[in-house]
Amino acid sequence: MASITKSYEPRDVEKKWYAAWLEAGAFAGRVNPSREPYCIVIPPPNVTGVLTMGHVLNNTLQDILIRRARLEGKEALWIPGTDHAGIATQTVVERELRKEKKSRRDLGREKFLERVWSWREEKGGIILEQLRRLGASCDWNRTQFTMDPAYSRAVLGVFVDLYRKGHIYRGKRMVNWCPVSLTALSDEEVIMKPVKGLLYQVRYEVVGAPGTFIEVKTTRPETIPGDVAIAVHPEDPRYAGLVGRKVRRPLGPAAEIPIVADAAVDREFGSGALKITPAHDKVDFEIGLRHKLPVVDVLEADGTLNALAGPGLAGLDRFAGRKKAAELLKEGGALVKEEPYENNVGFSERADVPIEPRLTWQWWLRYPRVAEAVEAVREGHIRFHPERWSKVYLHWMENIQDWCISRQLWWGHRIPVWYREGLDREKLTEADVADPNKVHVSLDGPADPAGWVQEDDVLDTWASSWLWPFATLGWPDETRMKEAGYPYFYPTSTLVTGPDIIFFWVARMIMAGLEYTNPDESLAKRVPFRDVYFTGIIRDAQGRKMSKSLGNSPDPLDLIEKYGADGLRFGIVSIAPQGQDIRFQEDRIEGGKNFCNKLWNACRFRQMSGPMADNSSLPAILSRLEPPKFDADDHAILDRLFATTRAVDQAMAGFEFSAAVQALYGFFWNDFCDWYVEVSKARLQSPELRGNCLAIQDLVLRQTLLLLHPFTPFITEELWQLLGYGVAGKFLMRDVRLSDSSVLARTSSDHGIRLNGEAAAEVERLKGTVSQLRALKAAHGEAAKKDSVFVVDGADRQWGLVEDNLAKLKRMLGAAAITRGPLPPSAPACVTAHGSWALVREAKGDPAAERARLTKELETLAKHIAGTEARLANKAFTDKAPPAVIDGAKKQLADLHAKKAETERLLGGLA
RNA sequence: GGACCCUUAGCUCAGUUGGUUAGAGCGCUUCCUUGACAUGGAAGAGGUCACUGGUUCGAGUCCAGUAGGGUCCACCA
Repeated sequence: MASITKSYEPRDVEKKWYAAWLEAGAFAGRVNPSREPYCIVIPPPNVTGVLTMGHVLNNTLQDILIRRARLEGKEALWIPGTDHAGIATQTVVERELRKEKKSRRDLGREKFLERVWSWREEKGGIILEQLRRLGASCDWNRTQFTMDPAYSRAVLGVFVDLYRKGHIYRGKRMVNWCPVSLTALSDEEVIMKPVKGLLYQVRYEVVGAPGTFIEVKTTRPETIPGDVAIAVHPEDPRYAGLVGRKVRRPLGPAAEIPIVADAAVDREFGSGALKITPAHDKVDFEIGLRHKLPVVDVLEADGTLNALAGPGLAGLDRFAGRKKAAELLKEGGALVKEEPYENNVGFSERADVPIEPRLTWQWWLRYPRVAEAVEAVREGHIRFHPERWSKVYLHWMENIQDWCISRQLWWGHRIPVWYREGLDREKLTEADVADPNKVHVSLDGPADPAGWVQEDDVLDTWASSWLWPFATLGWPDETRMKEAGYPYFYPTSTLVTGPDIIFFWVARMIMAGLEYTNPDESLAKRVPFRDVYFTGIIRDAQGRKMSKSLGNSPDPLDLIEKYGADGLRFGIVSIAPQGQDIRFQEDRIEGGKNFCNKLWNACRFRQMSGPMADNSSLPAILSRLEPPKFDADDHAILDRLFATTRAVDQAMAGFEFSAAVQALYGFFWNDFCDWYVEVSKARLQSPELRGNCLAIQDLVLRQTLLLLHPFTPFITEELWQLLGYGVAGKFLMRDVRLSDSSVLARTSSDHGIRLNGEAAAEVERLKGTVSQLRALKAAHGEAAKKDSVFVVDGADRQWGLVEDNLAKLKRMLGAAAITRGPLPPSAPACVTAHGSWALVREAKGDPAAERARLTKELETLAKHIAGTEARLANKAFTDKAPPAVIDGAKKQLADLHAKKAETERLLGGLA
């Protein structure tokens, strides 16, 4: 067997095992009715994406779940893939074109799409490659892309189906228009941001009443040429006499526009009068509808002002137009005043520019299965973790609005609608659309394509990814579904994602999942996943979101180079508490690496401590244990091992990843390395005791590697093989079953192992004594001395325990001798659970310092005694507190008194 | 305007149903290269648990309110 090197070098180990796992097809998930299925679909990253810390966290957690499920004996399947990400990808390729001084229109639709596809061929696999570096155990043979032919058919098929069911319609409505991307956006793609600007107070002269004005306040004077009315509240006495009269529009082509009364107007704001520009504001549009007002659109699609804005403004960009409009108003005497103002403006998520409300024809979806989707979460068929996100979901579902699913882009699923050539699409009526001779909707298009023109728009990206949990399992093609194992793997098990896409993705997948399963089945069988785990958002050390523009996002691949994939995984999980945002700190990743090194060296120590024996299975190791030779430390470490297994079981069941990692860290580092391994060193010298002690180490290491493997897959696989836990040609990751706490306990019991429940407490007391005496040494400048001499004055019982553990104590204390006897006068001493101990020193001690130390100790004791006595003297406490608590307090008081008396005796001896 | 979250050691955070003297990692101080590991070991300093009230024998934990920070929804021009 290869010997273990002095420090862990992740690079080659990671490469070696990932290749071996791939080679063996160890990530494949197959239909296996003898096992419980466990399936995760990856949140498909954008093809344009490169790995971010968010991906690292998200995918590490998925890999942990998948690997743990495998170790638990489930048939685990993790389906990978990428999302075509309509706007994002198209923007990236257009930016590339711009460098060549070309636009997509120069190329034309077909050539442009070729270009995007070739870009995707070249760069689209990068992020998946990066996930492999992280150790992601996806079934790569199932990798899918939302624009794969089969996936696309699923997407378009759903459009046709929902259209036929009446869920999809074509409508001319106010949409969120992005003047840079030149497309409509859904409400979810608009981000409200406070913007500092100006509030302009403008006066409109009442027709037929020279010198009488109505004043309004607006942030957008450039839209005044689009004004078609002034609205006031119907019960506003200030304007009661003016409703029905007209005012002159102070900007743009001359016009007289009416004053109307509408309850939507807020009397409290400004003067209580509102200018109505139906083409450029949602509320105005609705008021316009109610009062049958015309729509005057003064903006082009790209946000420049058009001819209707009038000379002086036409041709200007909307922001330049705003300034110019203010100037023109001022010149005309209509600008009363301007004041600094901050208001919320909707921004395009992708292009980061203010959106324009714009009246356009779009395709809309009335969501299906809304009530069921609410019920699925409310009734717990889908569980959110942390649970509080379900409120956010339910609130959105209860106020759900129709979804604008068409995008004026080229990259995406082109909507499967064909119009009869020559039809004016701006003027199509509902009846026209319903007429198959005029508008054709089908998956394969009209039988005779001549004379038909396909819809230009494509579908919103999310209108493809909402099918992800079942379209990746071959839906809707029966044959492919069978091959992919749809009946076995659907519903999938857990979805791991960020709460920022609850609306975009999670909610929509739930509705799609319910729509495309048999409505006769129970909700539990139709939901797309059973649990949803929401990660926190990774922020930098200052708490800012990580972003490219801030440059505050470390490159995960650099971190892998520096700390190893396992170190990165362990570190990121350890700082990711459930549902809270995460402050990224590189030193935690370093901590992950250090932990790996600790694990590595503990195994190295095991290898150096004695010959390896049969480690090939849990029973094999258990048979090597010799319970009659167990000492308290053996009992205690096994007790802690079982408890840690239990803690990890529980944490994993509750998606408490960082709790699991912390339990493992504490157990392995403190209980095992710092104590058990150290006290073992004395026993390993004894041929009599060595075998049992090594077997216990093997048991602990084996179980630790198993529990740790989901978090740190590479190093655990390597050590597993190095220590001979595995059979040749088999993998820890695939061919081994993790014994959970109950299996571990039962199997141990079958091998005659009965743990002494008192041992753990005894070891804790021993640790306490060791710690006290080390402190005593350190206080007297002997911390590093290895041949200190101690004298113990204690009861027979106490001395008995010291004798039982003499070799250990000498090693742990750095003592050459520990003898029983009266304490030498003036020697530094302290009171422990194992009697009073004195440190024997050549040099004269400082009695004054000793006195001070012991006096301080007495003060602390007195304080605790007083507190405990007060509690016990309180009748209300003794009457009402549970007996166990009262007994505990009494016992504590007795201990404190004994310690106080002994300390006083030591103090007296100093004089 | 509505909803949710956070405030515990210098920093980042645990603290599950209320119960001894509130923990971890990092950082800091002192000592130690001893045969697994200096990516390490030992010892130590450091906290009126944001504030105010309440419930209780007992509150970091439960309730109400206040202050500060954050997130998400919402058509106030």
